[in-house]
Amino acid sequence: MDTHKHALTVDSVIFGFDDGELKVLIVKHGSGESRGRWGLPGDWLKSGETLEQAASRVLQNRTGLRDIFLQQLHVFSALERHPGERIITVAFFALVRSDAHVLAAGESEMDARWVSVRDVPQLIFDHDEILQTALARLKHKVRHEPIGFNLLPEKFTLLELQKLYEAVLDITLDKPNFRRKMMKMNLLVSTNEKQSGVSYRAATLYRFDMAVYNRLTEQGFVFEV
Amino acid sequence: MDTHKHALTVDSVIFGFDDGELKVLIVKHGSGESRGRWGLPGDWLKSGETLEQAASRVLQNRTGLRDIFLQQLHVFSALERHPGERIITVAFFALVRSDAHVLAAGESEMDARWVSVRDVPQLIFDHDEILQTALARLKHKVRHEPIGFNLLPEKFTLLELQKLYEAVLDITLDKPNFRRKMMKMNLLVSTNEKQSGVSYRAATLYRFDMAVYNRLTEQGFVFEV
DNA sequence: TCAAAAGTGTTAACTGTACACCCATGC
DNA sequence: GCATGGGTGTACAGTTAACACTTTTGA
Repeated sequence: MDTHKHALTVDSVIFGFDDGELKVLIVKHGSGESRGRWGLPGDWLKSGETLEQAASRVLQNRTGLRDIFLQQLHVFSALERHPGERIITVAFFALVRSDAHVLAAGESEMDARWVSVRDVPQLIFDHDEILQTALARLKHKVRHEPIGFNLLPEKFTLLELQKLYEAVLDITLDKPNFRRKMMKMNLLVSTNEKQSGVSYRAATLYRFDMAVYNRLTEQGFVFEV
Repeated sequence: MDTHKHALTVDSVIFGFDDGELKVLIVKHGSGESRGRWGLPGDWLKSGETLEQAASRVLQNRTGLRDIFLQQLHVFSALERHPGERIITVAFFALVRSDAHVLAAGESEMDARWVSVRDVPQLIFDHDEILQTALARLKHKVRHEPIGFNLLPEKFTLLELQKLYEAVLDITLDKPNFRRKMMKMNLLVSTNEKQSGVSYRAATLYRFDMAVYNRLTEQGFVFEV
């Protein structure tokens, strides 16, 4: 046996935002010692694909989604992290829009489930640790990069954006100050559309302008909460 | 052959700070196609060790240093990143104190060399990309975490600290403002010692207080340049 | 008219930035 | 004295944070 070769998997922490709560996708494992217990979605790395391709494939199989925010998180290589065989896993974290919280065809509530991050059951192996690492990373990144927009639908109101930040960071924010701060960055463009179906004054719908963001960052702009 | 098994290496970007310049350790490869060309220090992952242990082992073999700041950077898994056999590498980045820029016994200038990041020769495989990724990560992290102190000797002057930031971030800073900002954080403690051997007024030597930093961060303190 | 959220205005405290300045030391 | 860096003072501009307030809408 080649001593330089190692069993490699990818596991993804897939975050969503719904009902004002940050959620994560967990799946039920169907084989081996961990049968019937909840864990993060993952699979073996195949020999003809990159890690990013493998994570992307798992994401598409589970949710039907493509072209999603997906980034490496950390590699977990503790010797005893997996019972029996030694397996190293490369963890990813993904952000999906709440209007796309579909599960792939064939997935039932029994197999896969969106759960609030405040209410995650115990997970297999070191998946709890992976989840905590992802949460910490998300909290940190959301303050310095406009990745939060990946959790919202295409068009959103300022309050929805604020609620997202409040849920992710577990804090409360001042509405007037939040909206001024966001507007001053010039990253939100009005769609000239209004909210509908609400029993109060309809808010303006905005969308995030990635092109403006890229232009600004080239000029040295830094995004801060 | 087991299709889930993959050849794995670790490669480290080891930064040092000397002569007011940010430097990186490169080594000459001694075998295979890449013989005689410069690259990042690395090795195979062995079956009985974690990735962190492997990176730490390489670091110790090359520099003789232990207990050094060492962190995962990114996994590089492009199919064609290594000629011939497919090899996946987990890149690390390390920060070492300038007063410890020794090379391990047996290393000569021919085998290993500290070079300014502004003056790095072309490296093998995708090592240029790994270095660029590490530089970007260092620039980002140094603003939000007090990792810069890992590049300085135990005792340092405020100007040395400022020069470090200037070199890493490639900017110039205002001396009075920089010192006030640093002092206000209460992370530096005076050693009651002065610089010696300088032909101008001797500066106070400070050291970074990790215990204070940990206490502050627990209270929600965030380090910003 | 009430509740809910959309939005605007105001102020005081705090921070960042620029730059003028004096101090100590060795040559 | 002069060059070099150590170290302090200050003042304006800009930002943050807290919160009072008016507006719009559907039920």
